[in-house]
Amino acid sequence: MNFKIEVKNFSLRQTLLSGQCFRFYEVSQHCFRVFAYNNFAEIIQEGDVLNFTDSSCDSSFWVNYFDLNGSYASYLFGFKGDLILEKAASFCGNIHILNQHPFEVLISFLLSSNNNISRIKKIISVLCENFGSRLDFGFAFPTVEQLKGCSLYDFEVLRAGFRSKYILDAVLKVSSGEVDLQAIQNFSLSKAKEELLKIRGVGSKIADCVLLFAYHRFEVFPVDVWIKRVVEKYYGSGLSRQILSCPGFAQQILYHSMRKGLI
DNA sequence: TCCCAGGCTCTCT
DNA sequence: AGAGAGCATGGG
Repeated sequence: MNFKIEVKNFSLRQTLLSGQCFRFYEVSQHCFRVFAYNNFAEIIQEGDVLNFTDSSCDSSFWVNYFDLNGSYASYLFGFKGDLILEKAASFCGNIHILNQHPFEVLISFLLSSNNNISRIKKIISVLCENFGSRLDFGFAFPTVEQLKGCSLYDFEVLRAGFRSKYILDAVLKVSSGEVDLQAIQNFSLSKAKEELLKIRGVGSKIADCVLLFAYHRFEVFPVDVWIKRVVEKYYGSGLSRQILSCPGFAQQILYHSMRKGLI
């Protein structure tokens, strides 16, 4: 399926490279092959137009996935007055917060623990190739049913180290219903976080990432080593009111800017 | 080679 | 409750 979508305040490149998703391949500066759970598309951004080719689904999926109807202009407006945030926004303010599948985000960020992004991507691609369904242009992210019944031995192919046992526990608790990923959608923030923390290997930071990148909870502010550096360097006396106006989005542009050495 | 990575769990105060 | 070691593995 081929189609175009008009966008504003959106950069495909910055969004994909900002560390919230791991299953994309850079064909060129403005062309990416993107997998999102069980969907695929090759996407080229030309100015304010996204050109989709070979999409496995219609445009509404991608409008939601890339949050193309989000209120990013107003989020950015709320950042005015915080010079660090303004600098980050001038560099990568066209990042959007994705709406990813909760199970994919949960497993992906379990694998992110004390790990680097290129290696996270590698492990996830092996996970999909070994346990996911074959698609026309690659592999889907494995469903919880497809991973149910796997043993630690089965996961050795991932080379995920100590994280394999966390994946196993997540699969067990999600498949049994002990952790209800569907229900979390309607939970209060604290209850949702409490639910995710039931899984071994999920701490405060990973729970926040799942809440932000799968459930669109912009109130959370995931703190990893990079954000820790940002806070130590610029916000020792506390987060600014501008950050607190939209913590999740602020965190993402601060994270990306810090990693790129721009702030 | 050596340090580090989108952290967390466990243990010891 | 707060600090610190240990964790599997490989990227740079």
